[in-house]
Amino acid sequence: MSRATDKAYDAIRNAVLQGNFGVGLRLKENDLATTIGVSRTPVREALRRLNAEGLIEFKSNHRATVTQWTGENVDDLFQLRALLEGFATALAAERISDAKINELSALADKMEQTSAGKRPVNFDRLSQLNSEFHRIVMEAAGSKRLQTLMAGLIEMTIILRTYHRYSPSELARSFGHHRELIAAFLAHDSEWARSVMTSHILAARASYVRANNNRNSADPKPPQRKTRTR
Amino acid sequence: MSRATDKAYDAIRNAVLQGNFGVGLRLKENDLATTIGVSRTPVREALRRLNAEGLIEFKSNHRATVTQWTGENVDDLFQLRALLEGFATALAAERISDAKINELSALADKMEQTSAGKRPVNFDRLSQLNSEFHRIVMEAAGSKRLQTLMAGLIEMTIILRTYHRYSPSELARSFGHHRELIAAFLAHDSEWARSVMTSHILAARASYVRANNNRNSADPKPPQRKTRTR
DNA sequence: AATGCAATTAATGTATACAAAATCTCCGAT
DNA sequence: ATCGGAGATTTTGTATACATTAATTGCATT
Repeated sequence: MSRATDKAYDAIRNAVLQGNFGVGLRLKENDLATTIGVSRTPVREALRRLNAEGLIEFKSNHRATVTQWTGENVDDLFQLRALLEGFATALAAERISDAKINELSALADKMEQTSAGKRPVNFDRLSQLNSEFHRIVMEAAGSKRLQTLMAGLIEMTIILRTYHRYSPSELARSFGHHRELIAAFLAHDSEWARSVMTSHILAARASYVRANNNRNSADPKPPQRKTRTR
Repeated sequence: MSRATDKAYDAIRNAVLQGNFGVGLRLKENDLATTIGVSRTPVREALRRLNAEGLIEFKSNHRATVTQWTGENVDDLFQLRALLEGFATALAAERISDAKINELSALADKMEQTSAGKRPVNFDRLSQLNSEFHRIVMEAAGSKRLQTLMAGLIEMTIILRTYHRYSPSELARSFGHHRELIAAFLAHDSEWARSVMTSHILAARASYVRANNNRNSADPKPPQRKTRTR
């Protein structure tokens, strides 16, 4: 796409993913424009794009804010991601090339090396490599539409920093999933691949719930799966 | 949202859904702007929004065109829709209110009355009622994110005019699905509901495939209208 | 002090002017 | 006649000015 719009998009997106804006904080077009060094027009386009991806929301007063991931929504969204990414992975298993499988394998190597015996573990790097892993899988599915649908859902887990909360055993399990997925790809077994990916995401969801409960242990609010009363 | 942008969005979206632009045709911002009666700015925003929903695509040369639904893609997308809408329907079964179930029931009545013994069947009206039915179900799922993800996929089937190709027996089956879905909602049985919805979409896919094969064998070129908005 | 309301300020929405890029045209070389 | 390419033209990208709407301030009233 165009230069200024991309610049604005990248800048805002990175800032959001790194948590540089407090949730609920108002993102003013003028401030963003001057900070990034472009005019308001490309900033506006970038905000709309990010809104479409779900990273940014517009309140009724037309103000843009970083999306707030509330407990109940997060649960729905993890399920949704498991479903969609499972489907995409099944497609990928049929279509992926050997070269791409090798790339995945190399990424799995790097991730294991990154965490092997290191203390503290470099979670930022791990999270980055993990994103790359998932990106390649999505790409292999060969559906542009599916990719755009997934984009926002994957980014959600980055914002929530789920990877940063993995215990050593959870990390090991995650690495195991990567290896098993590569095996399923090598066999071009779509149901196997789908199943592994679904496990991978649902395990991440469980980790998120656990880590979140611990953090909120002082808070008397239990995780609720609620139905609505309207 | 804002007045001019909404006006542009509605105008372009309706024109696309009614097939007033030939597929692959270039949508020029200036023409659209003068036709609709606003400036280019809101037209641009509308185009980006429609692009995010999948109705419009930008080619590498930055030109906007109506999305072309090619055979293989359509197949993926029907599967995707079956998956997503099935999931949404399962959520809806847990959360839907009695009032909404009554609305669905009323819609099912209207659809059956619309087609009962009439010749020719008013497919436009049917398709519209059917869209409303699905919209209510999606709303009942209570996930705004899920709704926006689905929007484009549902609109795809409108563009493809799948409903217009239903045979009498296929129509009857479709009505049966609606009734069964309402029963599943009354029982708040999410798996039943999901299953019915999945059947409903996959049946639509099969109809599309069948109708498409027939059409291609008889008439190699689909009828294309070229009109303009307003 | 708290409240309501008008005036002010600030933010977003829209139009328009200009810049950059893509497309088209037309002419000359082969 | 075909091809290539230098301008001309059209179209999109960006900046900016102006319009509209939301938020804030500060004063008057109670």
